[in-house]
Formats: sequence, structure tokens, C-alpha cells
Amino acid sequence: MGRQPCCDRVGLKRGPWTIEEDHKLLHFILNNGIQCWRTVPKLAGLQRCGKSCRLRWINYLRPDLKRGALSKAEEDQIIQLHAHLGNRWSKIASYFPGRTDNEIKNHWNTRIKKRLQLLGIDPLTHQPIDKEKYQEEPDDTEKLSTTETYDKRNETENFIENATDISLPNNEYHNMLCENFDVDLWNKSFKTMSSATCYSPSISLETGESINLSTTTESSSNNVAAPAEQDSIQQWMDSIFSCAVNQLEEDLFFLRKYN
DNA sequence: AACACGGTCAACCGCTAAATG
DNA sequence: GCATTTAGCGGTTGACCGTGT
Repeated sequence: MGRQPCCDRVGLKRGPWTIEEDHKLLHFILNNGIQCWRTVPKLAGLQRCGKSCRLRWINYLRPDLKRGALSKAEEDQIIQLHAHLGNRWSKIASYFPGRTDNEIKNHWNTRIKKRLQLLGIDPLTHQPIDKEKYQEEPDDTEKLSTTETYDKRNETENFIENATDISLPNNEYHNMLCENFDVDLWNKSFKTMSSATCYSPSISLETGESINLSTTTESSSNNVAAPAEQDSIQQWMDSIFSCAVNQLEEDLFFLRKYN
């Protein structure tokens, strides 16, 4: 038995939120901030549980939420991230400022899943469905146990997280990126972030040499980011790294499989 | 007009991990 | 170290809406 529902206390309201409730919650949080969700409904004068308030804030009232449908580029990026992270929606959502995990999860379940199926791709494994049939009985060497799959996923995630240093020091990822640089992939990734571009899309190598990754965007005269640009750069780097790691993993997968 | 059906998405449920006493 | 509380997460549900018959 798990914990009892938090909203089963008598008198607590459930279901859709009214404009008045939204108003109360929004005003309370904007004026007081959030210390403890459990106390929020009481202090804000709401007949809701804290959990319900939290969800309403995160998924609907937060001022930094981005409204509107997800773009094709965002969808593509979700697919890429899902291939690495699985159904870890909050992790995936962290790559999309202003989008919620719930929104991305819903979008995946109602649209992307179908789109992939129409393209003959299994949304769970991200492999072609025909190929899956062909692989019904893979070699023992190709089978990964649940633990191995989990380790691999963590490894990838740690790899991405550790590789988000904007200064690109002499680390493993830096070397891999330079050795396996894929212009098309880079351009594709760069385009997905085009709305946030306010920086010079180039990276500096240890040799002092600089790779200019500009496509149609103007390059600035230096590569030092102004503080206000740090967030968009971080988003951009996150996007690039996830796509690049995905590409490397795919390459490794096929090398291992067919060599 | 009435009904059935399917798609969408806000909200809830149940669980785990982290925080706290 | 243990029990309890809380925040956060992913899965699921159900109300609502548009479309087809």
C-alpha cells in the first residue's frame, strides 16, 4: 500500500480550477513566494491540497511558461532525447525552457508516438519495426540486461551532464566531438535553437584554432559570452551535446553490430 | 439534431527519494 | 538509524471538444 491520497480530506476541492482559484494562487505566490506547498492553500485561502496547488502552478500559472504548440524542431529534439533518456519527462523537459514535463509527456503520447509509428519506428526502442522483427532472436552478445541498459542510460546522461562546460576544457567529450564532428548534425541542432541565438556559434580548440559553426547567423567578433547570453548558450550546448552523443552512440551501435 | 467515436490535455494517483525530526 | 513528511516524478484517468455518421 502506498501513501494515502493527499486530497481525500473532507472539504478539499478537486477537479478543474476556477479563474478565482487561479487568481488567489497566483497572487499568493507572486507576493509571498513558495516556502512549503502544504501551507500554500491554507495561506492563500484555497480549498485545495498543496499537491494540487503545486501542479497548477507548475503546469499552468508559472509566468515563464511558453504557450503554444511544440514546433517540428522541438518534436525532433524530444525524439532524440527520448532515445537516450527514455520516459524521464522532467529530464527531457529541462532541455526546453518554458515547457512542462506534463506537456511534453502528453505531446509524446498523443502525437509523436503516432508519428513514429507511421514512419515505421518503434517509439519504445527507436528502431525500425521491420528490423525489430528481424532481430527477434538476437545473439546473446547483443542482449543487454535490465541493469546494463540502466547503466548505459546513466552513463550517457552523466556524459551529457559532465560535458556542459561552456569553456570546453580538455575533456573526453571535447576530443570525441572534434574527432566525430558531423556538420549536418551540427547544423540541424543549431537550427533547432535558432530562436535563441544571440552568440557566436563557434568553439575554440586547445590549439587556439577556432571552428566557426555559423550558418546564417552573424558571428560576433569574440567568443566570450556576455552574462545575459549564458542561458541561451547553455540551452544551445545542451542541444548540441545531446544530438552529438546520440549520433556517436548510433555509430557505435552499428559498428558493434555489423563489424 | 443526436449520437458515437477519437483526440487532447489538465488533473489526479501512487510511488520513490530526499528532507526532517 | 528510524519513522514520518514532503516534493517531485511518471503513469493514468476522465472531461471536454471536434468530427463523422
